[in-house]
Amino acid sequence: MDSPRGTKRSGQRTGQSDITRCPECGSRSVVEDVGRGERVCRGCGLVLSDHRIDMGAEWRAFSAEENEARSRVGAPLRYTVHDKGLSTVIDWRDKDTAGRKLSPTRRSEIYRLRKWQIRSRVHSSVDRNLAQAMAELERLSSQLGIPKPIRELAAVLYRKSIMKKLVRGRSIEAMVAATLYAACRIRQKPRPLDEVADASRVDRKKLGQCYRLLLRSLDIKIPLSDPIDYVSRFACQLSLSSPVQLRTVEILKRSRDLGLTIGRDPLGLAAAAIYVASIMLDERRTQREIAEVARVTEVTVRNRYKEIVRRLGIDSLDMPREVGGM
DNA sequence: AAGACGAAAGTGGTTGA
DNA sequence: TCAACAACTTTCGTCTT
Repeated sequence: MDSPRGTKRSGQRTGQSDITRCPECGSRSVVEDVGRGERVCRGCGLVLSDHRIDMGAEWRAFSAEENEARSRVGAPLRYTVHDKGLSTVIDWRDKDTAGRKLSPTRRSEIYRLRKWQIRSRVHSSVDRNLAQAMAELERLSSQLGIPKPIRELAAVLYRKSIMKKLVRGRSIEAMVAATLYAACRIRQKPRPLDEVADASRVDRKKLGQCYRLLLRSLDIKIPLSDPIDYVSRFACQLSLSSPVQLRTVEILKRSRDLGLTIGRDPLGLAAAAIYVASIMLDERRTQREIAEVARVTEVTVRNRYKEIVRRLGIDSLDMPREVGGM
């Protein structure tokens, strides 16, 4: 406060740190004086701000290893670990940090501590639930090949639903599957409900119920699932080339513009569009094959693709004849 | 024989009274 | 809670390649 430096200190102790031009003399020579914790204009000597906090470490390191060794922080917070990876663990060895044996009194003390620590950590009902749920989440998402960020999101959702007491009376597995399904949809990487249901030991119906509950109670806004989001996965499973994918997306966009997509199962739409594109680009797959990966029936593929062909006016080439009637 | 087609009946979910 | 409804599924016989 009583600092003598920067005689021209004036009212502008601006909080914004992104000023590079000096408001006094207009020169661009504002510099950061880390040693003093000040920002000073080299041109006129005005102190723009002082008593700045140095956010860096207080130690110095001269090599990468040293940097590693001195760092006191660990891995980032992980929501998929039930205690976020933060809880302290009391070692099971009866030695102190120097490796000496503990005195008998100390030993029994540690024993007691350990016991209570374990009880409080894993055995409170919420934590026990979480521990189990996170294990299930890990199992399920690795089986489905769900990437980390989405798992973390699912874990966050699960925590929220525990807070809201949604899990009570429902199976942990069902709730976990529902959060995972929701997380995938939020991140625009939807998986078919059936696929998630198959991978977990929850039937489709239960899963759907939990999912809807989740939406209502946590009031999450989930973008309507877009058939386009499925295209790359399906195309990949059918080993179709990228031109086919592009054409499929194009078809879906045009269908959407024509209002063909409202109220229709996105899976069926994606399947039908892929079918059409695969024929157009001469990489034909059977309705059966496509229906299988999209988890709809051939009939649905057929109905959708008929509509698409009719409405988009794709009656060209080797498309089977189509009748004008309705 | 496999794939495509379409009719008819059945199913699960949504909506509105 | 129930009926009506739209979309989808199942099933099956026929046609096409």
